[in-house]
Amino acid sequence: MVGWKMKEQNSKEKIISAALKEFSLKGLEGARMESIARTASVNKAMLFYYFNSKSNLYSSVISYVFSNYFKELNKIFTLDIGPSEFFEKIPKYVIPFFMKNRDFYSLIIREFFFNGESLVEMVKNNFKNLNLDTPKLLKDKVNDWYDRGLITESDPINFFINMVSVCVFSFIAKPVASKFFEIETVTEDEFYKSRIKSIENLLKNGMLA
Amino acid sequence: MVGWKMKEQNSKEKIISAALKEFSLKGLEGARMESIARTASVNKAMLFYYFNSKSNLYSSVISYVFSNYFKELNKIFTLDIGPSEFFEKIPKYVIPFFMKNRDFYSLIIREFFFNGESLVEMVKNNFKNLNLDTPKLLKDKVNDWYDRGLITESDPINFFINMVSVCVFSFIAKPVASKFFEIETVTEDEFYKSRIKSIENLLKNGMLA
Amino acid sequence: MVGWKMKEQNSKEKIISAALKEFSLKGLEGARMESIARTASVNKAMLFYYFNSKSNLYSSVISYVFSNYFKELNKIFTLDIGPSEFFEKIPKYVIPFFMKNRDFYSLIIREFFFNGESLVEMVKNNFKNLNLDTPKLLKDKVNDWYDRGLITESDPINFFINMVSVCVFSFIAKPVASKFFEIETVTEDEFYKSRIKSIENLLKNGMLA
Amino acid sequence: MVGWKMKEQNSKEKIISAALKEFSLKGLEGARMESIARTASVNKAMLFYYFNSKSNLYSSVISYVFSNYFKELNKIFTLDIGPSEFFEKIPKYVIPFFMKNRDFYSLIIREFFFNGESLVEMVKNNFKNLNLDTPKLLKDKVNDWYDRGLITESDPINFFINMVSVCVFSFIAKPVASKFFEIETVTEDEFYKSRIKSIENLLKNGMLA
DNA sequence: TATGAATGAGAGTTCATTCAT
DNA sequence: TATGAATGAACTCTCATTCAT
Repeated sequence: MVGWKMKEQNSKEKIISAALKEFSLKGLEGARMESIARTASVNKAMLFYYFNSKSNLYSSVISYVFSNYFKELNKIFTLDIGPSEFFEKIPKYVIPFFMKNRDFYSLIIREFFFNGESLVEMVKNNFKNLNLDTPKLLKDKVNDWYDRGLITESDPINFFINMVSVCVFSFIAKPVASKFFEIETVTEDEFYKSRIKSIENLLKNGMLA
Repeated sequence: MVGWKMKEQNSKEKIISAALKEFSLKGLEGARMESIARTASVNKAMLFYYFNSKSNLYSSVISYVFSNYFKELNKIFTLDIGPSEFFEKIPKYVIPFFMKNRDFYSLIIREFFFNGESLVEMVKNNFKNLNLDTPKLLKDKVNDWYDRGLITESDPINFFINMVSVCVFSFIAKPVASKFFEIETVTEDEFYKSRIKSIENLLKNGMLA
Repeated sequence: MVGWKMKEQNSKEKIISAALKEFSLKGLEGARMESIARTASVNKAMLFYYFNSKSNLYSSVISYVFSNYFKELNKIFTLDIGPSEFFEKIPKYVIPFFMKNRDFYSLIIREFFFNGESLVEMVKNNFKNLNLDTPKLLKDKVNDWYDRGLITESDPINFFINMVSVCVFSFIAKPVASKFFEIETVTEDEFYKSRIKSIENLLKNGMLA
Repeated sequence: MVGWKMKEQNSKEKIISAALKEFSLKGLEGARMESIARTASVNKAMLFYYFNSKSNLYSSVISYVFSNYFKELNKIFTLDIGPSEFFEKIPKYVIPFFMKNRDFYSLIIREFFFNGESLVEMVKNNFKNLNLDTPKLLKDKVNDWYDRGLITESDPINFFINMVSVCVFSFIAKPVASKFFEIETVTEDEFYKSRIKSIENLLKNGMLA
C-alpha cells in the first residue's frame, strides 16, 4: 500500500520535473506532451490522467514548483535588516539561488514576461496560504527607510524594479554581452561573483542616502 | 509598372507588420500563419511565396524590423558625451522609444531571452553593414571613463548590464509590481516618467565616481 | 492482451495492403495518404503513427511486401536443374505468379524502373538475411552451363536480361499489343498460356546449344 | 516580325524540351510546372498560356516529341526484308536509337507502362495522318513469313512482344543487373554492343525456322 | 494505474492555376 | 507575349486528447 502510494507520487513527480524541464526550454506552446512523457518515462496518457490537459499541467508545474522554491526565496525578504545590509545580501542570495535552479529561473522568467499578472496572483495566494503579507511588509519597509532618511528612493515600485532587474537580468545578459563586446568569457562562477559585487555597489551607492 | 511594384512592397510589408504583431504576442510557436495572413489581408500562400517558411518569416521579421529600428536606437550610443550626461540621456531616450514601439520591444525581448546569441550575431552584422563598430566604441568609452576616474565600474559588461537591465525591465515589471504592491496605478506616462528619474539617479549615484 | 496485439497487427497490415494497392496504381507522388487511410479504414493519423511519413510508408510497403513474396519468387532460381528444364520452368512459374499478384507486380516494376539500384540493394539484403547468395549461384550456373557447352550465351547478364525481359514485359505489352494489332483479345488465361509457350520456345531455341 | 515569330516558337519549344526532361525524370505527378518553367527560363504563366494545363502540356509533350521521333523509328518496320535480316537490323537500329534519345525513351516507357492504351491511340493516329497502316503491314508480314515456313512463331503479338521486350528492357535492366551480379560494368558502349549481338542471336535462333 | 491504439481538429506547406498589368 | 502577384484547394504532417483494455 505504501508502495502504491509512493509509485503514484513518483509518477506525478517524474512528470512534474520532466515538464519543468520541457516548459522552461520550450515554453507552453513549444513544449510537447509526448516529449515530456518520454523524459519522464511514463505513458503519455498518464499526463492526462494526472493533469487533465496541457495547460493544466503547465499551471500545475508553475504552482507546484513555485511553492517549492517559494519559501526559500521568500526568506531573504523577511529578514529584519537595514537597507545597507539588504543591498548586500540580496544579490549574494538571489544570484546563486538562480544559478542553482536554472530550470526554475527560465520557467518563472518566461511566465513573468508573458503572463506576469497571473503569476502575481499565484504569488499572492502563496502568501495568503502562509499567512504572510510580504508585499505590505516590503512596502512598509521601504517607506520606513525613506522616512528615516536611509535611502533616496521614495517609491517602493521603483525601488524594487531597480533591485530585481539588475539581478534577474544578469542571466539573460551574460552570453549576449560577452559576445557583443567580444570579451573572452571568464568562468561562470567568476562572472557571477563580479556581478554580485557590481550590483551591491550599484544599489548601495545608487539608493542609499 | 509603379503600380505593381508598390503592390509587391505593400504585400510584403503588410505581412511583415502583421507577423511582427503576431510573433510579438504569441512567439514563434504560438503564432499562426493563417492569423498573420488574415491580419495582413493576404492569401495565406503569399506568406510562403515571399518567405518560404514560418521560421524564415520569423527571422525575416526580426532582421527587417530590427534593421529599421536599429539606426534610431544606435544614435544614443554614439553621442560624444561624458558619463553623467550619458546616464541622463539613456533612460530619457530608451524608455520612450520602447513605449512607442511595443511590438518591437516584445519581439526583441523574446528573441533576446530565448535566442540571445543569434540576435547578437545579427546586431553585429548590422554594425558591419553600417561600417560602425559600436561595441568597440562603447568598450573604449567605459575603459576611458574609468581610467580618467569618472566612473566606479571598471568592467564594461557589468556597466552595460546594469544600465540596460533597469531600462528594459521596466516594461515587464510595471504591471507585475503594481499588482504585487497593490498600489493604485498611476497613468503609464507618469509611471515611466518616474522610472526615468529613478534610473537616472540610480545610475548617476551608483556608477559615477 | 492478445486482443490489442492483433489489433495492432491488423491496422498496420491493413495500412500496408491499402498502401500497396494505392502506390501500385498511382506511384509515390500520385498516391494520397488520405485515400490509403480510407481504403484501410483507419484514421489518417495512424499512417504517421506507424510509418512517420509518406516516403517511409512507401519504403516500408516495398520492403515488407517484397520480403513476403521474396522467398516464393526465389524458389525457382535455386532449383538444381539443367538449362532446358530451366527455360521450361521459368515462364511457367513466373507468369502465373505475377498474374496472381498484380499489385506486387506493378509496384515492383515501378520501383525497378525508376529506382532500380535501391531495389537491388534491398534484394541483396534479403539474400543476406536468408544466408543465400543467389546472384553468385546464378552466375556460376550460367558460366558452368556455358563451359559445358549446354548454352550459347556466355554472359550471365545478357542471359538474364533476355530471360527476364520476355517474361516481365508480357504484362505491360498485352493490352498495348492487342490494341495495336487490332486482334480481338482472347481471354487473359489463354493469352498468358500462349505467352508461356512462346517464351519457352524462344529461350530454348534461342539460347540452348 | 520574323523575330517575333521565332521568339514564339522558341518559347514553346523551350517549354516542350524542358517539360520532356522533367516529365521523363519525374513522371506526370512528380513533375512541377515551376521547375519546368525555370528550366525553360520562361515565366510560369507561359506554360498555361501555351498549353492550358499540366496534363495538356504532358500530352502535348508526348505527342509533339513522339511525332518527331516517330518517322525515324517507323523506318525500320517498313523495310522490305526477310526475317533473318529483320532480326539483325532491329536491335542494331533500336538500341542505339534509344541510347541517343534517353529522355524520349524514359518518357515513352513510362507512358507505355502506366498508360499504354492511350499511347497506342496516339500512335495509330500518327499512322493515320501519314496514311500508313504499319500495324496491318507488320501483322501481314509475320503471317506471311510463318506461312512460308520462315519463322516458328505464328502469333504476331508474341512475335513482337518477344522482339520488343528484349530491346526495350535492356536500358532498364542494365544498372540493375550489373549491380545484382556484381559484375564490373564495362563501358556503356560495350555493354550495348554485346546486347545487340545477344538479341540478334536470341531472335534468330529463337524464332527463325 | 498503466498501456498502445486511435481520433479529430488544425497546422504548415505545396502547387496548379488565374489575374492584372 | 510576358511578368510577378495572387488564389484556393488539397496535401502531408502534428498534436493534444481520448479510448479500450
